[in-house]
Formats: sequence, C-alpha cells, structure tokens
Amino acid sequence: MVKSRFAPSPTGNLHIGGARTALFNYLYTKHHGGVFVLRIEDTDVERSKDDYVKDILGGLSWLGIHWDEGPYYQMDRMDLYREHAYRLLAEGHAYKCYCTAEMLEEKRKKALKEGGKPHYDRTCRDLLPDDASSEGKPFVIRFRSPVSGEVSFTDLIRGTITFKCEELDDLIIFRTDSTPTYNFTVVVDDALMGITHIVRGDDHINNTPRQILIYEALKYPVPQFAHVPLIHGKDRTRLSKRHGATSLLEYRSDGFLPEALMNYLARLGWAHGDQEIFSQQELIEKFDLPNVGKSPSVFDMDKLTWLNGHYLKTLPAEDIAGRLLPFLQRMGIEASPDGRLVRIVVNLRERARTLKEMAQMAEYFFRDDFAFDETARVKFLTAATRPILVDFAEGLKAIASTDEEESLKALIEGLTKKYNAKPVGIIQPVRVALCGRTVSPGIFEVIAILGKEAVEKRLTRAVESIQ
RNA sequence: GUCCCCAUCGUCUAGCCUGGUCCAGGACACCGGCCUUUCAAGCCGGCAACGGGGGUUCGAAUCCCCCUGGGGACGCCA
Repeated sequence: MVKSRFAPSPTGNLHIGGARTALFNYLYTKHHGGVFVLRIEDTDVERSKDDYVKDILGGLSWLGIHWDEGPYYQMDRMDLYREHAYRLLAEGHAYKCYCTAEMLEEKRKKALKEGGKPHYDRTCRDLLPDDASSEGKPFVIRFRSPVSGEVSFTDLIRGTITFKCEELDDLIIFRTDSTPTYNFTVVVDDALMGITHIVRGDDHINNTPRQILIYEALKYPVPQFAHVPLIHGKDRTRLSKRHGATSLLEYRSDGFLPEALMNYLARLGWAHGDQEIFSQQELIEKFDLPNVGKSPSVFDMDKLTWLNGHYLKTLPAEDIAGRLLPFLQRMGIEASPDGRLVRIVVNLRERARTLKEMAQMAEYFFRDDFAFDETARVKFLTAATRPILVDFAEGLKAIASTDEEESLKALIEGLTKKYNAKPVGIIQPVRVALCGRTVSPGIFEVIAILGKEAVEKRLTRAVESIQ
C-alpha cells in the first residue's frame, strides 16, 4: 500500500513549485491506489500564518488535488515530538548542547571564511550529563550523528545517492524554546503516519541522509525517496517572488482553468511519449516516478497559455459559461448562465486564451453604451461609411429575425454592389458600430446574438456619432 | 569553500536502462503559406539541439572517465 504526503509549511502561499510537488505525490499515489496525506508543517511559529494555510488548502482544492487524510498540523503533535526526542536522549542518540546561537554563528562564519565546512564543532557532544556548570542553562537537543561511515539510499528518480558521515552535522532537533525542528518532526510524522513514499523537491536531497539516520536511531522503517527537480525561472535559478512565484490562486483570477494548470504542471518534468494533453484521469493512469526527468525545468507561461486556450475550446461550453460569470461580474456585468451566454462562449472560445480575456471580449454583448475604440472609430465611422450604416439599418427593417443569416448575407451583398465595395468594406463599419472595435466573432453571429433591437439601437448610435 | 544533483532545439520534452531503424521525433514560441467578413482558430510548411575532450565498440545522443557549465544544500527555516 502506497502512502504519501504533501507537507508544506505555511510560511508562504502555495506557488507553482509546491503545487507540482503536491501533484506528483497525488498522481503517484492515486496511480498505485494509495492514500494521500496533507500535513501542515507549522513549527516555525514566527513565520507561519493562518492566511497561508488558507491559501494552500484553497490552491490545492482549486487545482483538483484532494487529500485522503488530514490536514494534520504539527503544532497539535508536540507531545509526540517531545516524547521521541527524550527517547533519543535517554538512549544516547542525542545530547544537550549549551552553545549559544551567537557563538555558533561566529564559528560558522569563521569556518566558511577559512574555506572549511561550516559545521558544528561538537563542543557539547561529550559533556557529562550531570556537569554542574550546565545547571539551569538553556540548551538545545542535538542528534548524535555517526562520525564515520556512509549513508546511502536509492532514490526512485536518481538511483543510488551516497553521503559520507563526515559531511553530516549533529543537527539540532529541539530548540532552546523546546520546539522541535523540521528534520526531526518530518521523520517522526512520516514514520508515525506510515508514509511509504516521500516525493519532494531535490533541495531536500541533502536532508535525506540525516533523516535516514534519525529513522534508524528511532528504529522505524526507512521509506522510499524520490526527489523531483526544482522548477526554475527564466534566469534558471530557483523559483521565487521575482519570477512571479505568487499564489497558485492568482492563476485562477488571471483566468486560467485548473484543468490547464494541472496538465501543464504534470508535463513540467514528466512526459509520456509525445502526448501533450492529459485529463486528470489520464494522468492518474499514466503517471509514474521513473518517467520523471532529472533536470530542472523552466516555467513557460506561453505554453500554459496555449494549454488554457485548448481547454477553453474543448471543455463543454455550458461549463465554460459558468466559469466566465465571476469574470464578467468583476467587470460590473451581471449575466445569467443561459443559452445566450453559452452562444457567446461558443463564439469567443476560439479567440480567447483565458477567461479574463474572454470576459473583456464579451463586454459589448452586455452593454449598448460601450466606448468606441478610438482608432477603430476614426477609421470606420466616417462620412464615407455613414450612408452604408444608414442603408444597413434600413435594410434590416425588412428582415424579420437576426437569425436569418441568408437575408443578412443578401443585404450585405446588395450593399457591396451599391457601394462598389468588397464585403469587408461593408462589414467592418458595421462591426465597429455594433462592437466598438475591429475585432469580434463573425458578424452574422454578432448580429444574431445581439438581436434586432440592439443592432438597430447601436447602428443609430454609431450614425449619430458621425457629425 | 565543501558536499550533493543535473546537462538533447529559445522553452517543455521523446529517444538513453536493453548501443545501429536518430544526418535526432513531438509540443510551445517564432517565421512563411493556405483558409477568410476582422481577429483568432484550423491546416500545411520552415527555422532550430545531442556542452567539450578522451576512451570502449565495426558502430555512441545512448556505455565509462575527465573537463566545463548550471543548479541545490551547508540555519535554534522548512
């Protein structure tokens, strides 16, 4: 039975990188029919915030990642960590250290400057437990790491990775304020929760040997590890705020569909032959760790946008219409999810790449008093085109319904003859009169959706705008 | 500085494990054409990569070594 987890710390929003790690965990687990756990690692009291927890949960839900267990909060599990730490202490796998943070910082700087390893010098490692001089002094608990030998593990993505124990530190597992640290809580929780597979960013490779040592000291079975490469920004460094590594939810408000984002994220670092489009179900069927690449990938907004356009075109129009509503609302347009809106979506989905764009394109379908695009107005609403618009309005009177495309075609054809113009010469002025811009769906569709009354009103308004 | 990881078109990647079918395939972007009532979409075509050097082999993108380059980690953060 596979059991995995996503264990973010609520010290920031859920961004693209975290979301992909969560996704890989989720897909891998579901592929193997396992259990996916969500655990919030909030032991950094200073920086953890409830708003971030909200953002993380919200982002995962929106993306379509559902957890089977949790969310667990580490702050609720303090007794467990304390119990385990004191067990290590009692068994000699850990010791109290009285060095102050300032002292350590100094030593670290000095070592680094001299080109050495900035490791703890193990001053307190062999202090007698009842040393009178340490009475009542604040202390931290350090893990007693072996000084020689090596630790190796088989990474599911990279193969065997080996570290020499000399490289490892006697890391702090309990702080002066008696709160536990990451490398310790992560082991205790993963062990207690029965996590079998740990899929995480490769920035954790260095932590793995230390954690394995703790598993062994605690006599818990060591899980399988898989380290996925980090996502990079355009400058090929770790994704950060500079690269727009903001909340995943920002993509939602920018008009992206979770289907597109999930598809894109999955393909970032993973591939299944030449296939580009995957539904969530298909991802679960096809995703597996051995196919995950080893090298970091760069986030490409263009490709995400393309995928989003694809889903806009292929998801049911009714569905898209529903999702468009909040974007219209944000523009002050109260639309209802009716057949008319669906018709609008069907016409705009070929052109828009995001819901936000689509809403902007849809504006004139809901407002008679839109502003004319200045360039379009100057070019197409002129003394020369005025009679065309007048004639068009006149001809429209004879047509019973704007759904009569043949009649409208005939009307335009007639005008092309009268004015010795190409169809575009008639259509563009009409388009600007009806939409306020030179770009829109096919003119017959626009007219049909608008309906006779609105078309007449707009033609009149356009004609009157020409002095 | 030390340790760890990585290395195919501008980007995401297939191929690498199980060498030949790869003068390297797909996708995004870009360029051109077709279609056309605008803009898109769609279709067709084009540009474009195995970091370098040594091996091994009849033969290497594929296996081995070195170099270079890039990234990550060295916290009483996670």
